[in-house]
Amino acid sequence: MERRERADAARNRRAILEAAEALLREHPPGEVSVERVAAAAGVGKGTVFHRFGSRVGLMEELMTERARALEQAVMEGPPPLGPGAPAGERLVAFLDAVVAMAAGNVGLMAAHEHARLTQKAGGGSRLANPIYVAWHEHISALIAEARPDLDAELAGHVLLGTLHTEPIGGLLLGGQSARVAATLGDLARGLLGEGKGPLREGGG
Amino acid sequence: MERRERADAARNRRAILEAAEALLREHPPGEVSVERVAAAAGVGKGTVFHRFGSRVGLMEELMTERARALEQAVMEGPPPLGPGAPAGERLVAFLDAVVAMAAGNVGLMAAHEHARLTQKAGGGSRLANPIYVAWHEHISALIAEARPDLDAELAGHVLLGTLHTEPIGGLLLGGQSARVAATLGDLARGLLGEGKGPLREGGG
DNA sequence: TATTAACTGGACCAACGGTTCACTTAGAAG
DNA sequence: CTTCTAAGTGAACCGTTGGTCCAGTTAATA
Repeated sequence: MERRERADAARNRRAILEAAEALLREHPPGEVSVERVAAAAGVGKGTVFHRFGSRVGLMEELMTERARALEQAVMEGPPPLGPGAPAGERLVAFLDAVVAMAAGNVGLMAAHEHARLTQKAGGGSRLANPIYVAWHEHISALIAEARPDLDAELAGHVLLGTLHTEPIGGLLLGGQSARVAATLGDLARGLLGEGKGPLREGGG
Repeated sequence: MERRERADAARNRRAILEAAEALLREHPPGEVSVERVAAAAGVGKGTVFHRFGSRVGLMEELMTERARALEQAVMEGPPPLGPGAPAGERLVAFLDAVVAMAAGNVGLMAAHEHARLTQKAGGGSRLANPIYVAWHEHISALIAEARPDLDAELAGHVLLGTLHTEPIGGLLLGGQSARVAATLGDLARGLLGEGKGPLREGGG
């Protein structure tokens, strides 16, 4: 019989995840150490590392949880986010959605970045984060479909990487996510060469 | 009589700066501790902190040194980088120049980011880095001049912030800086609405 | 109830950024 | 050249961190 996760282990995992989420909502990433998360969850530090491997692993688990809904909507949901709409429209819709998600998880994203940079083994690239890779592939494919002559891979990194950037993160935290989405949309539309270039009045 | 910097202090400062530069060229930022820099420079750790205040201060001094030449060219040099050319052309020229500079200092930029995120006081925003601010103001002003209807401040953050992004940094390290400059140019031209949108064949 | 492997958590470790302070030294003054 | 002193120096030290270890605990099966 295949071994399932033990009940106490599952309970502790949820407690850790929720404690980390709560702490990240109220403190800057640098002040949320693994030990504090463990204490807030009522478990020992060793337990956290046993379940998640490392600080990065913990953050990635948290991000994966959040990302799952969007991924579903993109892959099987209704247009324009899901399949069926023209590539340009899907791209803009996806950027809107991903900005909204990022706005709700600025602290988490910053903490993930923080964790990546402070971990002992220096090999952890962002390209090792499956969520980033999946979303980048999605964006790149849409750009390539709309404009095969462009460097879609690179443009995808620019559009998506922006959200991991600190000045933008600050704006998202400050409730300016509409501005971010609008500008990203302008950039995307301009890149794809739709109409006469991005015009706020015409774009809606 | 005003006290100048003592000769031994000046010598040590140069030694520290050069040691840091050399280490950063050959090791990932996470492996270049202040202590290692001090050892490589042949001084004690305390000296480094005395001269530069913190890890961030050291990195910023290094960046300022590199940035000075470009700043000069932008403010007083010949067009299209310097004053005189249309805003759109100046923007593209500046992006080219800043990509070239970033390509030669990927390690340093990563180290600066690393330092910011790991420092004790959590308040260090990138907006406290005078170089970033100066360049962002330059970019924003050019965008605003060419297209007053756009969110120039935000677009400036997107274009400039991209260079601090890890996937792009990897590309720059791998000698792909021409690709980065080309795509950034496409994005900028598309945003400003020049011609019918970015076309690799037409753009040169 | 007995077995066992997964789970647990606190002591432990090395490394880091940063601070301290007794000592050294450059260099102006006499 | 000697004196004076403030700037400069660096090694020992500190608190905290991410991560490891391992002896003891416990859920789940037979």
